[in-house]
Amino acid sequence: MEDSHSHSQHSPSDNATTHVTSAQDHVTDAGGSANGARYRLMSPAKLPISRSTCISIPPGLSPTSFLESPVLLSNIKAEPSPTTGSFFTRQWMQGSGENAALSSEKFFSGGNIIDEKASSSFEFRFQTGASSTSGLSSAGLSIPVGLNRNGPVIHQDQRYSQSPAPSSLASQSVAVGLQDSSICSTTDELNQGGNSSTGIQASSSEHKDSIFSVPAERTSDDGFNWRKYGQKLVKGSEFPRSYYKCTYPNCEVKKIFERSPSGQITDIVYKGSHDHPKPQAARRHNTGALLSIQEDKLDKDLSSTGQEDKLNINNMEQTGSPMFSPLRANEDSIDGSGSQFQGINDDVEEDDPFQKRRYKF
DNA sequence: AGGCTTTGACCTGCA
DNA sequence: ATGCAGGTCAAAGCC
Repeated sequence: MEDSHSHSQHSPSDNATTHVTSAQDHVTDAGGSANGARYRLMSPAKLPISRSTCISIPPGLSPTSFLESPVLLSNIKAEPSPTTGSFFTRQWMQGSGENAALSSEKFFSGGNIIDEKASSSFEFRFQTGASSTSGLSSAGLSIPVGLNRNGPVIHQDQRYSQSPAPSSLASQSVAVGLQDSSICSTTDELNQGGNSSTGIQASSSEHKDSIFSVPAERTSDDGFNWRKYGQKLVKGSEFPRSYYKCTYPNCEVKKIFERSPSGQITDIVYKGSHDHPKPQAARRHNTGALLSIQEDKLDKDLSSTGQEDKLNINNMEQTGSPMFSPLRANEDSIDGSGSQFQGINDDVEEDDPFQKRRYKF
């Protein structure tokens, strides 16, 4: 009802409807069809048409740069963050899906614990041939962009930019997570040895079918307040898809994610961008502290950049690290700073939306 | 009392 | 033109 029917341009061409391809596709997909019509789309001009599904590292860019990105390193080691991927534990990377699930579960239940372990085994892999080859793997970079399937994928659908605000990149599509072959980030792992990475790769292929429950992000942990307005079991996905709207007055940002029975998020899609400040903990306690920071970063980044795609690609290129880096940076800067993450863990437990919602799941 | 989740039904777009 | 799938709405219930 709301603003529905303000169809704007969702040119099919823009969106790939394939879920398979990558996070982006995913994003597109989600926003694309039926839904798309209903959302306020950003002006065509803003649409980033050229976003590539997977992240490819530009020739000029060296994987090393990624390594340097604060996000990866610090994240991995320090605090586990879904966004950064530090959450992924070796278990899930190396082990079978089950293990992964377990680890993720642990995350949810006790975020703190994980971190160390996770970090140790944490590994990112690049899917693109170039990247993987280039040594991302070796470098241990983790680029969240274009990841998909196995891990939680976070997308931001720019197309839905409900916020006219220039700064709001409505159409940013950010994919975080691991995709089949996409990126795996390694941190320590890299250093440690190729084994893990190897294992990961192998597993990655396997992962395709097995859904990792990587706690990509808690629903409301991004710092914004979300209200669930629907849930549906989508055909392609094994898990039900949950639809959330930002509760901020005029904010129409939507978040769609799929969560495995265990409570882990397997796929996340953001539609639109918040052109309002985060409610911050004030509203909801610590609730969103964790993710919020990260996402916040994204938003800011996006907005500041003013470029949609930038998130995905440019970010990476420029910063040398995908959106994560900025996030990371922000995190630190954000009031909590590094500690925040830790706090996050705690918060997560308490406010963790997952937990809250656990009742049904 | 307010806000959020749940859930079935409805609507829209696409093949 | 029809059916399917995805997304959204809205009432009811819960916290």
